[in-house]
Amino acid sequence: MRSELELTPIAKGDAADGPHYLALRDQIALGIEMGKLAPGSKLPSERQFQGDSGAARGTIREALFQLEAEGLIYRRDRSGWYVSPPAVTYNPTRWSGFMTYVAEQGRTPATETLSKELVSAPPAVADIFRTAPGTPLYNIHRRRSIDGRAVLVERIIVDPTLAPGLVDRSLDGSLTQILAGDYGLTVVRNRVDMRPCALVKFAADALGVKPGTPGLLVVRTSIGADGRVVEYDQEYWRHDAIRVHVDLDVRG
Amino acid sequence: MRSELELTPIAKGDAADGPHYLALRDQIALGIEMGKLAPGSKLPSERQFQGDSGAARGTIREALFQLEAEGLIYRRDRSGWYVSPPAVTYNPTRWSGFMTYVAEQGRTPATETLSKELVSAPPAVADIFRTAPGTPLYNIHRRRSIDGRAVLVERIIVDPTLAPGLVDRSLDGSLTQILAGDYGLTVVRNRVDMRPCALVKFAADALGVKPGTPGLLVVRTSIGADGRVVEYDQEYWRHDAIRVHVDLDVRG
DNA sequence: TAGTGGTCTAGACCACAGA
DNA sequence: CTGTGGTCTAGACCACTAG
Repeated sequence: MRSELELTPIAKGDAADGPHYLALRDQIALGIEMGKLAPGSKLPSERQFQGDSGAARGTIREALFQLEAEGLIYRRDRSGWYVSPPAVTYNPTRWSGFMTYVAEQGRTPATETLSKELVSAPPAVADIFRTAPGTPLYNIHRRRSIDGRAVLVERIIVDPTLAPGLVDRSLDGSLTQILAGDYGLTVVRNRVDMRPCALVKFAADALGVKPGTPGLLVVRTSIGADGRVVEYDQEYWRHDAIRVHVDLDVRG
Repeated sequence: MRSELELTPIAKGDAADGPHYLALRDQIALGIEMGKLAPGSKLPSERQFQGDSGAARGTIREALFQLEAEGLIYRRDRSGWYVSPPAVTYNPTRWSGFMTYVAEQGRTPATETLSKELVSAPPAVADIFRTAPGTPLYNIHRRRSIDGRAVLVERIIVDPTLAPGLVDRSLDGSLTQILAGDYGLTVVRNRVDMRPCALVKFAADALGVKPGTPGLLVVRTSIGADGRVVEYDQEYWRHDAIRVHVDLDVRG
């Protein structure tokens, strides 16, 4: 399969351009920006690049890692490198769920429940729910995709006394709507923590990426009118899939 | 210099532990968590690790990159690898500046002005300020540190008609306070955008890191009472230095 | 089964930090 | 100056994907 991407073989004395891997990066990035490579399309193989550029495979990979860190490309394990689709914008100030805001941005969201069970609260979690360690809590694992590409895996914890029988329902849609509509749980306060991270094993496996791939951890704590925690949610995002936007009035 | 970190030489048939570089990662991470390596302290050199573990230098480096991506360690160019200090928490809902919130967290902030000048607004920037391209605007570059370690470089744009003579002052402190105190510019709305990124050349150079090092881009747009943009600020953070916390009342 | 990326080795030379 | 990380080569074998 010939790629439409043209690579200039590496010159000899090219110190002016900086390291080879950055020159390579620039060529590939240019190809993406010029639209020669559409989002979602596959890049030539590493060995293909090797032949075209004359660089060693390690150097090629360094260029690809660079582009991956920038969010321009991603990989599917042992399948190949692909051009990243645009990121979606997540706005924690708006109380609309994933299914809604992804659709609003013209993309197709999907949710898949990986597991749901009743577990005993470990001390750290019990603390968040202001209950005793060992208290039974719902623990839900879900994977969410945009346009068929898995972008996040999440672990949700809900207090069963607030939403009895929750795990007997289908959770492949909007949990927000279920909690609000079926249980009358309205959220008055939303706490969100975000930090760049490396995807830990369980998240990496669920997303089909290499452990250590850069990611973004978003932790949401939703608090109801009575001050109780309605939902505690840890979301591990692919770093190239999300953009966070906060818009707020300044008080004090 | 002997390190206090003990490494187990890599066994032969150790497929059970996964790849060598992850086993190595685990050993080093353990050393950090156990407190054998304090924040800010230097790790053994790559060649030192090589001798201790028996792995090739490339494998060693892979383990180190992994830890870097996780935010546990960072490097100083051609100097060595160091244990990362804890991250500070940034709360965009509170209108307090860097100098304030860093100090509140028991750390020592510092600001350094790299450049300040009057420039012509490029189209994209003019659009944000709702003015014509070519309009003169203040362009300020600053570098900010925590406990002596550079953690972010920022580019701030301010409309000189709102803050005449701004660049004639010392900007090594809180710009927030200057704009509010000396110019009476109060902010009623704050827009914040965040996304993981790779540090581009100018930011990488200013922070003394390799281009492509993972980072977090925070873009803040502060809007005054009259609806005009008071300050437009792009902050490039080291990814291991920041944590974002948003706490808000849900409306609508 | 053929091709892909994932891991690993064992070298080499360079630019730069720091004493 | 010495030691550090930064870059690069030219191989090798493996685990897995996908046709």
